[in-house]
Amino acid sequence: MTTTVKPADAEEARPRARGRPRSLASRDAILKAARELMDQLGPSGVTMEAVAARAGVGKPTVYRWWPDRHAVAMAALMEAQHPAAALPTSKRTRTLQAALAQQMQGIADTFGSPRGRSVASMIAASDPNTELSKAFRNHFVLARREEGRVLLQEALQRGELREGLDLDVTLDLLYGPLFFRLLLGHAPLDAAFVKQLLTQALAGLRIAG
Amino acid sequence: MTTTVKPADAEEARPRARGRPRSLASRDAILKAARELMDQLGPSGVTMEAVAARAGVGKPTVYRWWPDRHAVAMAALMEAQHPAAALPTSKRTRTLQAALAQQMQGIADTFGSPRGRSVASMIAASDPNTELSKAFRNHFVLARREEGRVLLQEALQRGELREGLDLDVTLDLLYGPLFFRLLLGHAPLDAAFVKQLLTQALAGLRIAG
Amino acid sequence: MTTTVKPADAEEARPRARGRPRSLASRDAILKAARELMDQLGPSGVTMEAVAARAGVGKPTVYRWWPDRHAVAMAALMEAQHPAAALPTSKRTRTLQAALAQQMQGIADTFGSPRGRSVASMIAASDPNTELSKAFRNHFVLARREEGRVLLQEALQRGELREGLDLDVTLDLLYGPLFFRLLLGHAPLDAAFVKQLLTQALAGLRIAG
Amino acid sequence: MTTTVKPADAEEARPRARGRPRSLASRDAILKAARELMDQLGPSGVTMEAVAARAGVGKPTVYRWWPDRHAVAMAALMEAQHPAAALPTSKRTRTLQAALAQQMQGIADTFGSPRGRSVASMIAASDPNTELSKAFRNHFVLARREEGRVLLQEALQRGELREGLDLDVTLDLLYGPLFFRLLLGHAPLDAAFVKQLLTQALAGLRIAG
DNA sequence: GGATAATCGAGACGGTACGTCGCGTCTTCAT
DNA sequence: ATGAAGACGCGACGTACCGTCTCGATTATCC
Repeated sequence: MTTTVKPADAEEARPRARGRPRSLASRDAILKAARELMDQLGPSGVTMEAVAARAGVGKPTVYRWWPDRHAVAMAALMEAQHPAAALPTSKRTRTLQAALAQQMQGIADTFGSPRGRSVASMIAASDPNTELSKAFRNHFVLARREEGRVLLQEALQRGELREGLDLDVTLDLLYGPLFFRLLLGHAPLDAAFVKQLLTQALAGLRIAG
Repeated sequence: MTTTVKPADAEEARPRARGRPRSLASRDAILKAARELMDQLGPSGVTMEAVAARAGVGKPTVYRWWPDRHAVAMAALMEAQHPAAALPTSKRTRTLQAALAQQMQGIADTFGSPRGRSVASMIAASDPNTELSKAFRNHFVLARREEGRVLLQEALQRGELREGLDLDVTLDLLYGPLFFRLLLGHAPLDAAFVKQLLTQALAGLRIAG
Repeated sequence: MTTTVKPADAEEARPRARGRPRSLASRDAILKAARELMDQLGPSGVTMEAVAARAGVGKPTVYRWWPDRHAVAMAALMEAQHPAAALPTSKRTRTLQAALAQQMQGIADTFGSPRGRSVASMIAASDPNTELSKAFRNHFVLARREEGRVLLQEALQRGELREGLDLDVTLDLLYGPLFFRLLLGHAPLDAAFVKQLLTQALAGLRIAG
Repeated sequence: MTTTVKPADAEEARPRARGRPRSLASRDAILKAARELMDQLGPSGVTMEAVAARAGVGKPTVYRWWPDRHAVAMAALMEAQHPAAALPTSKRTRTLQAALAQQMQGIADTFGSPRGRSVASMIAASDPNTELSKAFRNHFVLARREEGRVLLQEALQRGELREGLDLDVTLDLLYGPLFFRLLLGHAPLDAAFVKQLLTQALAGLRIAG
C-alpha cells in the first residue's frame, strides 16, 4: 500500500516488467532516513538531498518512488504509524463517553509528540487538493474520526443518544476542539479538557439530557 | 501595533534613536508587495527577492524589518486584515445563537478565500514558539475566539446560559469544529453546518435545555 | 593542463570518478564568458553572476570548477593565451640581442593591451600564496623569463657571453625593467627603450665587452 | 598634504568657512583605522564600513575627505611612510655601488613587509590613470628612483660612470629587477642578489669597464 | 548463455532563493 | 554647516536544495 502504486494496478495483469526490479531495500532506507530527519529537524529538514544521502541512495531513486519531497515526508509519516489497530474490542463495552475519552486522549498524546506536530504542520501546509494530501489527512485524522462514528453508532443502538442526530456535526464537535487546541496551542490538552469537552459536547445529545 | 515594536512599549523612554529613521514608505511598500505576491502565487510565492523587487526596495531593507520570509508574509497578512472592527454593537442585541452564527459564517467566508488558506498554511508552517507566530495565531484565530467569549458572557448575564460553564471549553466547542472543517475540508462549511453546529453545541448549555 | 587537475597526476591510477562527469562544455562556456567580460568591462566586470548568466550556466557550476571569481578570471586569461608557441626556431639563429629584442617587444605589446593590463592587475591583486596565483604568474611572466634563459644559454654556448654569469640575475636584469615600466608607466615602452635596455644590460656581460 | 586638498587652496585666502569646521581629529582617526585594517586584513580589508566603524566616524565623513575606498587606503599608506628622509648625507661620500646597495636593500626590506606587499598590490591593481594613483606610485616607487638618479649624477660627476649614459634606462635597470622580484617572488631578495644585481648592471657602464 | 533493459549509486547540471556584506548616497538629530 | 549615526537602493557574494541528466555498474528477464 504505497503512495504511488495502487494495489489494484499491480494485482495480476502486470507483465513482470523487464529490467532490474526496484529495490525495496532502497525504499525502506529512504523512508527510514526521512523519518529520522523529520524527528531530528522537523518537516523542513526532510530535504531530498539529506534523505538520499542518509539513505545511501541516489536522488533519482527517491524520485522514482515519490514525486517530490512532500510526498516522501508524508509517506514516511504514514508508514511510521500504521492504522492504529482500530479500537480494541474490549473498549466497546464501556460507555460512549469512556470510550471516546480513551481514544481522544490517545490522539492528543500522539499529536502532542514532536512527530505529531510534524503531522499537523504538514496537514495544514500542504495543498489540500492533491490525492496524496487527502490520503494523508485521511490516514491521520479522518480515520480516527470514523472510529468515533462507529462508537457513536453503537451508542445510538444502545439508546444512549437521541435519534435525529447529525453524526457528521457531532463528530466535528468532538474532534474539532481537539485539533483546534493541538494546532493553536492556546490551552492545555489534558485529561481534564477531554473530560469537560465530552461532557459539554454530549450534554444536549443524550436521551435523558 | 507594528510587527516589530509596539510603540506603546517605548512610548516616552525611547531616546529617539540616532541616525536616519527607517522609512515607513519602504515598510508599507514591502507589505503591499508581499500581499500581492501572496494573492497571486500563494505563500510560496512570497520570496524575499520577489518582495524586494516588487516593492522597489533592497533586500537588506526587508531584512532590517523582518528576520525571514515567514515573518514578512505574516506581517503582510496581519496588516491586510485589521482587527476586524470587532462586532458591530447592533448585533449584540440579538440572541446568542444568531450573533455567533453571523460571526462564524464571517470567519468561514474569510478562511474559505485564497488568502484565508494562506493564513491557515502559515499557522501550520511557522515555528509555533516564536513571538511573531503567536501574534499571528492570536490575530487571526484567537482574537475571534475572544469575540465569542464576549458574546457568551453577555448571554450568561442575560440568563441564556446556565452557570458553571467552562467558557474555554465552550469556545473551543464552537470554533474548533469550524477550523476543523476549514483545515480538513472533509465536509462543506455552509450555513446549514453553522446552524447545526450551534444547535448541538449549545444544546446542553442553556438554562432551559 | 587544466587549472584544477593535471591529467598527468592521475594518469592511470585514477579510478574513473563515479557519478556524472563534469561538463567540459560548461567549463569552456564559463571561460569564454569570463574572457568576454574581462575584455568589455575589465577585471572588476568578471563577477560570478555575470559569468554564469552569460555562459548559460548555474552559479554552483562555476564554483564547482573554481573557488572564487579571481580563480575564474585567471583561468580565463590563462586559457586565452596559450604557451605562446615558444619561440620560432628561425629566431634562434640570430644574435642574442636581436632575439631578445623581438621577444621583449612582443611582451611589451601583449602587456600594453587592455587584456595585458588585466593580467597585471590580477597578478597584483591575488593572494600570492595560492597555487593558482603561482601558476598564473608562471604562465604569464616567468615562462617568458624561461624563454630568455634558453636564449642566454645558447648565447653562452656560442661564446657570446662570458662564463660565470648568474643567469637568474641576468634574466631579472632584462625582464625586470620591462615589467617595471609596464606597471609604473613612468616612461614609454617603445623599441628605443628595448634596444637601449639590452645594450646597457648586456654591456658588461659579453666576452669582448 | 592630503590627496583631495591642495595646500595652496587653504593657504590664507580661505574665508573661514561658516558652520562647524571639519575635524582633523576625524581625519587622523580614519587614516589610523585604515592603516590598522590594512595591516591586519590586507588591502581588501580596508572597507569603508570597517574604517568608519573603527574610527568612530560616520561614513559620510570619510567620503567628505576621500572619494572612495582606494583613495582612503592609499592616503593611509602614504601618510604612514613619510618621504623617507631622503638619504643621509653621510652615505653620499661612499662609492656609487655602496650607496645604491644600501638604498636598495632598504627598499627591499620595506616592501618585503606585509605593508609593503599591500603597497605593491595597490600599485598594480589601481587604475593607472587617476591622479591619486600616480601620486601613489610617485610616493612609493618613483621617489626612490629619483634618489637613485641623484646618486648616479654624483657618480657621473665623480667620473665613475662613462658619459652618454641614458639615465632613465639605467635607473630602470637598477630598480626594475628589484620590484620584479618583489612582485613575482620567484627568487629571494637578499643582500647577495642586490650585490650581484649592482655588479652586473653597472658592469658595462663604468669608465674602466 | 548472451543480449537487452531497467534500476542502482553517484554526482554534476541549470536554476532559484537564501541571507550577508559592502558600496556610495541620503536623511535625521545634535553640535 | 558639519558631526555621528545609520537606513537606503543596489548588486554581488557564496551556499543550499530543487528536480533532471548522465555516467558505469548491477541485476533481472527474454531470446
